[in-house]
Amino acid sequence: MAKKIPEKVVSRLTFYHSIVSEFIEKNEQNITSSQLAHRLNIDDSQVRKDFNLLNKVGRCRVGYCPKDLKETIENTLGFSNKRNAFIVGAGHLGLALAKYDKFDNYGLNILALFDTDPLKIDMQINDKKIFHITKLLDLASELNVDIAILTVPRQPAQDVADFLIESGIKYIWNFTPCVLSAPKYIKVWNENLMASFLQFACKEID
Amino acid sequence: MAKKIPEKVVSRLTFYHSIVSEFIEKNEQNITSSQLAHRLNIDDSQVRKDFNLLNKVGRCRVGYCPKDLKETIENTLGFSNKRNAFIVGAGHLGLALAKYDKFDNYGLNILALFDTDPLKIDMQINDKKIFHITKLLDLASELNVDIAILTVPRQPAQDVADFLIESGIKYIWNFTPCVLSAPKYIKVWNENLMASFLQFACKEID
DNA sequence: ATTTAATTGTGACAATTATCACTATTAAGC
DNA sequence: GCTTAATAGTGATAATTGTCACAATTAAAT
Repeated sequence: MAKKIPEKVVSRLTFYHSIVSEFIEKNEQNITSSQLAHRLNIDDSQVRKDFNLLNKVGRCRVGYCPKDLKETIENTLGFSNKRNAFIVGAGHLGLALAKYDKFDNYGLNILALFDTDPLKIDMQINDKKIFHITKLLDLASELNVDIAILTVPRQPAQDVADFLIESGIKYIWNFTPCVLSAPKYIKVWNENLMASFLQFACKEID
Repeated sequence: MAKKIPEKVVSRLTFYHSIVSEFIEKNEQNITSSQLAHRLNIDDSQVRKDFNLLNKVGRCRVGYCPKDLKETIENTLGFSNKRNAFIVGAGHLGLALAKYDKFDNYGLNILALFDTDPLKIDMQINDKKIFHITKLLDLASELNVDIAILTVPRQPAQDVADFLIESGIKYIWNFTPCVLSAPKYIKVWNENLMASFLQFACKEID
């Protein structure tokens, strides 16, 4: 990637992407920084600064070209770098994520799910099969997968994580409410719904 | 709240809370800033700065008292300010969130779920009943609920959001992949899984 | 053609957040 | 008791992020 895109900008880019896609569907020819800013409740100059980072130029009194913007955002965020991943834990959350169509669009390819519940094994979700977790090691090396999305319950979380690491998984996107212990060379990303809510609550709810 | 806690600190506090709870379960009498820092892959001085914000003092060569810390974090994050909420959309994601036990602990009380699918109506999830969405308006005013967790599919998302707003909902925690349009006085919090992943991907995955 | 008003682009600044380096404290070992 | 080493506390500084104000541009109106 040419320029490093700051974390917050990455987050906003995905929002811009959604909104811009809407505009394209509605066949709009232009979109202005203040339209975007208004939808996201942010400052319009920030939108323009963000686009500057992408070397996008708009036209005064007109705005930006949605198609062009969309493409640039996709390239910047690397939607084209396909990455393969497994979902580990086929409970409601795992299934929800397996059905989440945005992952594909954004370059994250869910290849299969894993669970231990015999009733779930061999089920299909969105063309993705659920395997018994004992199959994970072989499939990971066969399919060259090193990203796991961990959606098991709290209790087995650490044990399953340890197993994933033994199986060659290098990146864990952790949806469990545990802070996993892992060696330094394993990258863990904690999805933290409570933190997210509390930030919302602190900021907005009196 | 006495002092304003910065957003990032709120996020870390929830992680500290998890880890500290573990320590308490293991009956540890002390926890050091570097133990916490190590688990979260951050700088230990940051942990200490965070605790300073809470007016917590540790003991040199010993660390902090887990029980004391836990209590302080809970008070700071306002776990005791109970807030009532509805989940709107009883798909996998809605059900996953309904079962997510941490919400209760952190002061977010899910009172009921809503859907339109006749097969789901009247089912119970974790003592929470699923109602037809037409019941929402009455129940919201009856139970004094103004927070909705929106977990419907992409397509109906905006329409459902409009309906929620008409029904008196003031805060929407939006799990759909849409950027909702809403009047300024409605607070929308977009949960953005893709942004979260992309931040992870940009930072950690080469 | 001229004027007007909307919009971008951007420098200056402000606020927030993280890191570093160092001091002070004190439990533990001798 | 004295020394050592681990740990907290903290000021200085750096990096990141957001806001504001305003000049430059230009489409649209006249």
